[in-house]
Amino acid sequence: MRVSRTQAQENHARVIETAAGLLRTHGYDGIGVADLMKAAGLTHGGFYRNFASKDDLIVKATRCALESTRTTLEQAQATAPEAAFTTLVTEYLSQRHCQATESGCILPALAADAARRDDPALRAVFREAIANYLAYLGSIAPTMPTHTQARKPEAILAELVGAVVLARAMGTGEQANDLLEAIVSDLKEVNTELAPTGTPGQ
Amino acid sequence: MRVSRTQAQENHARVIETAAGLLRTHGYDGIGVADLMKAAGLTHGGFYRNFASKDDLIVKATRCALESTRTTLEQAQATAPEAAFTTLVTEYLSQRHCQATESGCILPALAADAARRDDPALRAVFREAIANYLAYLGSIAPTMPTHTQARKPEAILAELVGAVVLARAMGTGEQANDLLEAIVSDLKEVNTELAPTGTPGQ
DNA sequence: GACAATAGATGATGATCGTAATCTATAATG
DNA sequence: CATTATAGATTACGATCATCATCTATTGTC
Repeated sequence: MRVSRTQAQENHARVIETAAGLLRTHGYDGIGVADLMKAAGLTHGGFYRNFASKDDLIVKATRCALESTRTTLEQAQATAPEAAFTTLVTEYLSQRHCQATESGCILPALAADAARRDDPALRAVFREAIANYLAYLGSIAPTMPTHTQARKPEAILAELVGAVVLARAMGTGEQANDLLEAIVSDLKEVNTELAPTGTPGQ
Repeated sequence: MRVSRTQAQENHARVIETAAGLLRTHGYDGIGVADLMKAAGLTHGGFYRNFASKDDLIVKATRCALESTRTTLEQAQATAPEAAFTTLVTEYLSQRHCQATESGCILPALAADAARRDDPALRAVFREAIANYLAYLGSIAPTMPTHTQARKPEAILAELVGAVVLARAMGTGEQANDLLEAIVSDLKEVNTELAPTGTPGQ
C-alpha cells in the first residue's frame, strides 16, 4: 500500500534508527535486512526502494548512532559543565553502558566490525566519530584531574573504548566489574604518588 | 580416504591453527566451516567427526591463538628482559600489528565478536586471555617508566587494546598513524610535567 | 593376508542471506 | 473525479550457511 509523503519519510528515518540499535547489538553481519525491516514495522520488500544496499543502510545507521551519542555528550556538558569528565567516565564505564549495547557508543560495539569491511564511507564515519570524541575530550580537559589532563586525548579515548570491549567480552561477572572499577579510578583519581586522593584537579 | 593416526592428529591441529588465523581476520561469523576446512587442505565433510560444532572449533581456535600470543610474549621477555615493556608497546601499537590481523592479539580482533556470543566457554577463554595479559604486565612492571608503573595494569591493557581497535577502524591513513603514535608516547615517555623526556623510569 | 575400524570425501538438508522484479493500493496532482 | 506516481507488500532468485547421513578407501590389528 501507499503511504503519505511524511509517513514515508518517518518510515525511512525509523528504519535507520532501528538499524542503528540492532546493528550495534548484533554486529553488521549479525542481522539481516528482513529482520531489520520487520523490527521497524515493515516488510523487507520495500527495502531497496529506500536504500541502495545493506552497506548503504550500515553507513547511514552508523552515522545516526554517532549523532545520537554526540547529542548525549553535548547535553551532559550543558547540564553539569564542571563535572563533564567525571560524568563521561562514570557513565561510559558503567555496567549500564556495557549492557546497553543497543544504545551505547559505536566505537566498542562496531569498530572491530567496521575494520573488516572494505568500505571507505564507513571508515570515514568512524574517523569522524573518533575526531568528535577527541574534540570533546579536549573541550572538557579543564574538568579533568591534573594527571589525566596531562595525557593525550587519544590515550584517554583508547582506554575508555578498550575497557568496554574487554568488559563485554568477559561477561557480567565479578572480573568485568573489577576491570571497569580499576579503569575508573585510573582516570578519575589523582595519582596517590603525586597528590592526595579524591579531589579533581584545577 | 583414510589416513594414518598421526596424520589425522596433524590434520586436526592444522584445522585449529588455520581457523585461529582466519577467524581473527574475518570474525567468528565472517567465514564458514567449508572455507575453514578448505584452507586447512581438507573438505568440509570430515568436520563433524573432529568437532562437535562450529562453536566448538571457535573455542579451540581462540585458545590456540591465545597460546601462541603467550609464547610470543614469553620469548620477548626472555630475549630482552630489561626492554620488555618498550618492546610490547612498540610492537603492539605498530602498523604491522594493526595490519597483521591473522596473527595478531585476539583481544582487539575478536573480543567484540565474543561479547555477542552466548557461550560461557568462549567467555572463559577471554577471561583467561585478559588475566594472562594483566599478569604479564605486572611481571614487566619494573621495565616501565615511572608514570606508567604507577598506573593499574587494567588501564594499560585497555589502552593498548582500544588503540588497535580504533586504528584498525580508521584504516591505513595518517589519522590512524597519529593516534598510534600519540598512544605510544603516552605509555613510553615520561610525563614532561614530572620529569625530562626520554629516559625510562627506575 | 583377511577383517574391522575410521579419516575424510561426497552430497544433501533446510535455513537464511542480500538482492530484486513485480504487483497493488493509495496519496499526490491535474 | 480521473490520472499518475510511488510506498510498501508479495514473492522469488541464487548463494551461502551449519549440520549431518552416507560412502569409500586406507590404516591398524589379528
